[in-house]
Amino acid sequence: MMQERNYNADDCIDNPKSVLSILTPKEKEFLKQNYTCAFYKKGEIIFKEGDKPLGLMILAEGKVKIFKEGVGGREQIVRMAKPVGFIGYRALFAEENHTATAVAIEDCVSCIVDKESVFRVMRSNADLSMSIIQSFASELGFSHARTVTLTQKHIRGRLAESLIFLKDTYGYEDDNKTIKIYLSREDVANLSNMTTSNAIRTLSTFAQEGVISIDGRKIRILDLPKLERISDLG
Amino acid sequence: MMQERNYNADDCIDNPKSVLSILTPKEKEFLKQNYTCAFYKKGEIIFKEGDKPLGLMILAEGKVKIFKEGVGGREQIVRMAKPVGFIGYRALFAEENHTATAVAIEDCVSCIVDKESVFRVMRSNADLSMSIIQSFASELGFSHARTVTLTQKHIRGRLAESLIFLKDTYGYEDDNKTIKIYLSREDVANLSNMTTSNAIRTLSTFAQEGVISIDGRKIRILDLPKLERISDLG
DNA sequence: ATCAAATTATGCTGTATAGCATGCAAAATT
DNA sequence: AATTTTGCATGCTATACAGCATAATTTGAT
Repeated sequence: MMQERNYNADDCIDNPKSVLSILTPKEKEFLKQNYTCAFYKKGEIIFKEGDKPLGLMILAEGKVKIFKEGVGGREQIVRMAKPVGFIGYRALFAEENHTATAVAIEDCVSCIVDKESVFRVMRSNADLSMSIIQSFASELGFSHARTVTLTQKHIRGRLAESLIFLKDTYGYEDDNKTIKIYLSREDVANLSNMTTSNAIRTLSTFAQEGVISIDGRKIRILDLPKLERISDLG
Repeated sequence: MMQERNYNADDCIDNPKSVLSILTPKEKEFLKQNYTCAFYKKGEIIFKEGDKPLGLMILAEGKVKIFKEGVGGREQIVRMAKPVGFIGYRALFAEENHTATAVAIEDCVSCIVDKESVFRVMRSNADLSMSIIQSFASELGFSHARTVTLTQKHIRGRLAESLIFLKDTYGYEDDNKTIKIYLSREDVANLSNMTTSNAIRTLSTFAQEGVISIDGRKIRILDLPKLERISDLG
């Protein structure tokens, strides 16, 4: 566990970007009485395949990858979380143990609201349930789309799509070009269903073609339309 | 549209297997006042990618495949529906147009409850919302698992898994061996992320090995443990 | 009953990509 | 500062699978 870094934990409930922002002040107050905070260093495991979900985790700070282990321990990243989003909620609401593992990509702060409190507020506020249903429905659509592209697109298309996905999820740095997340080549590969070698190779090719530029883990998108064309082409 | 075949449409709301069975008699009555029925012949399109969802469709009779079109029009089946289950509900609850196409595998009966009525009952009955959330959460877990196996397993493993999936979804005929759904080799291929040729070839191999027997579209599982081993092996 | 179209079956060829090996650079640990 | 570890880069080889062609069989339409 890392040191507290002046994080105001109540923010993850009040934050207007959160699904919880639709709650009444009273309901928010109730949740604030029933959460704890946890800190995770870069690389730390937040939860593991097989673990029992303890409550609703809200990622307050940092970035998290959620992946499944496949054939021969090969990782497939199924989701990338950002603040202020839920993590581990799928297993919680399915009343299952976790079927994926969450690892901090950066130092993270996470708030955990215990299960009973969440369920109580959901029963009192239909809007929250409706929002959660909508989130799940969108996420499921995304997952279906991902299944198709990961199975059908060629390496270039898959990588291009992943880069666009990362850009859409985390946005750009101030230069409006650098994707605001720094992944190892291995993680890029595990996101895109390819070997690390091929991720490295294909990133280099993209750089040679002037579509992106690479500086270590810093990836800058130089020609987004072309990247989109590569993704669409498949 | 096909002829009515003496189907008692109210059954799809009263059916104890349905998520709707948890509703109060009053709520059920309300839904029964607000649905219409539709009949589809084998091969007919129920809804198409891009269509706007009109309401909550309950598949009352028949079997339905839901698929997405990928690179070069190649189909990927993302779901197989059976009675009494919802169809097209993902798009409805995501407030999106359909992102997949549904086609009747057999002659089908479907009840459509209009959107407003569904949403009203959901707001009045938190248990229904909770059930729907749980369904979505399970389905999302299934989709993630599927993504991994479709990308990572080899052809034999993917086909074995698909056959087990079909058996788990539709069950056996009275002989306790024949999978209770009759798909074309093309559909089997589109479910398992492979070409039709390879589906045919691999089914033949399984038959030669005595794991299954094939008689046209009738597939009988002769050695389930072995089939599971092939699936787990990858 | 006849013909056309779709489905099933099988074989051959090409290629995308995995899998490995090797070298180098950067970072972390001592 | 020295050494170990980790990550990046690139080339070579093997192979799983797609893609196509052809033929046989079944299904559906007229």
